[in-house]
Amino acid sequence: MARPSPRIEIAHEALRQAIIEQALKPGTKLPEDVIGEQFAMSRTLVRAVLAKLEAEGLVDANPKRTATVAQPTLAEARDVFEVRRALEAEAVRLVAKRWQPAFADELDSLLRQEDEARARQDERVSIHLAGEFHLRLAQLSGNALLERYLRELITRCSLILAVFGRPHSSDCAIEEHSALITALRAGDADGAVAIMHSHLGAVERRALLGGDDEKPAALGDVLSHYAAAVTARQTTKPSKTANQK
Amino acid sequence: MARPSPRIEIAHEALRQAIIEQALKPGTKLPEDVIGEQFAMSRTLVRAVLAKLEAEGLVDANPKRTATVAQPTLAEARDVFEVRRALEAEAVRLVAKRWQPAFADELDSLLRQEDEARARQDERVSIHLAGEFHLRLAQLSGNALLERYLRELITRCSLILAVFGRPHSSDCAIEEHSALITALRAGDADGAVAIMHSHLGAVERRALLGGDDEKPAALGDVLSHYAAAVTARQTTKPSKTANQK
DNA sequence: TCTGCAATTTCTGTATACTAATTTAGCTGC
DNA sequence: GCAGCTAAATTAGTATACAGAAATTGCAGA
Repeated sequence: MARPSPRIEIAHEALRQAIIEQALKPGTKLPEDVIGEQFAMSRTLVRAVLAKLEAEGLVDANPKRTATVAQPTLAEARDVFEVRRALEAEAVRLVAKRWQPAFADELDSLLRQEDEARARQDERVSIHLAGEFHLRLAQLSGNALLERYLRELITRCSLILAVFGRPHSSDCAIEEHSALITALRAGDADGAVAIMHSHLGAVERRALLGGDDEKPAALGDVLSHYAAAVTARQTTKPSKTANQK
Repeated sequence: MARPSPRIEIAHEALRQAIIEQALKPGTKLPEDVIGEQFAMSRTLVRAVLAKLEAEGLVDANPKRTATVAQPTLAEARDVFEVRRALEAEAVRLVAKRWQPAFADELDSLLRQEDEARARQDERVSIHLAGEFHLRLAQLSGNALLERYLRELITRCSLILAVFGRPHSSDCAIEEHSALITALRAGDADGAVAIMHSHLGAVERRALLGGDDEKPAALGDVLSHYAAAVTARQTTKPSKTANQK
């Protein structure tokens, strides 16, 4: 595993959290020196952090311009969900294969927390725990690489939800997680895989709001539409949304 | 996509090639300044290159010690193959779904090249083309993320072969690739997936079977070869081949 | 000859300086 | 007022300097 320097890791984690919690909105500029100032580190280290975030698909970074919080396109979102479905099905398959009763307790515990958070309308915690459930499942697969990939995919899904999802959609239904545990506990591997498949299908549908047809849900597209009515000169780079300076 | 600087990309590609072609053996130390000298760049850039290679699992990098060409453990090798199997099955599924006759020509062409290289004992090209076939398949899936992941996995498999495989075994059997094309052409999606599954099972068995032998190589010599394209454009200064043990 | 410690040489970690490109702000003339 | 140009301010690209940790070497004592 990579542990180049704790400081890099700290900043990386902090920024990742800020992005997936939507404290930093997609499109927000991330100048190196501003970040460096915040975390009391030089641009050299900030650069490493941004490189990691870019590799994870959480920031867009073009050659000579300021990095920004990523704005996934609809096509990218589809790709992410497609790969996630395949890998998470595999994860369930592996978990079923090496199933132990203790696993059920683990997952049940997460489920209960999730339920409570949902009950008290704590959206931030709720969203976080929904991801946590899937991540824990990946860990239980016993395949470290699979876990790494799924962590990345689950994180990106959070970002996708921020761009395409409607404001108050919770991405995971508790009953679906519950059904999965039941199937696993019963030793029904194929059933569990099927449940995960349909569950992720449902998550994707909830997240993307539309079918597989092209849908102009991107913030930039919407804004450019409105901007076009006012001034018909900005055709290429319309997204000039909130950023802090 | 990331294109921070062509120079970084060039060095990255060169090192990756050197590693998967086993010109740099697993465990070989990769000091930043030696590499920087070879590619005529400062350690700052070398660092970025090494970070990328580490993220791909091609080099091991611990906090305060010199990076080395990765030496995958057996457990890691298993994980890589497991994930690769899952993703490559998905890729085949997708390719089958959007199948077009032109795809067959593409793949056939690669297969033919592969066959020729095999016939004339050109091992370097042969190994490269075997990977290329799988990579092309991933591209035809139309899912860019899946392609990225598979590129990484296929590359790592080459490295795994270097560590665990017998010295010069070719990892893919041509007939298996051929059978896959036949199934796809016939529109037999499930059959194609099954073939891919068993094919990768065979690849894994071949890869994880067998012993290893030792062969020393001077880092400077190897790199000067791979960096030739780069240094040619630089000032014609006598590149001193650093002593490596 | 072997072992352990100290001196020394290699390296990496990180900040900073300097350059070049990109964006922004001001102009100027239509 | 608006298009287009130029100057000024931001901001990324890259090299380099320097501090400090690891590896290596050399030497003394057993």
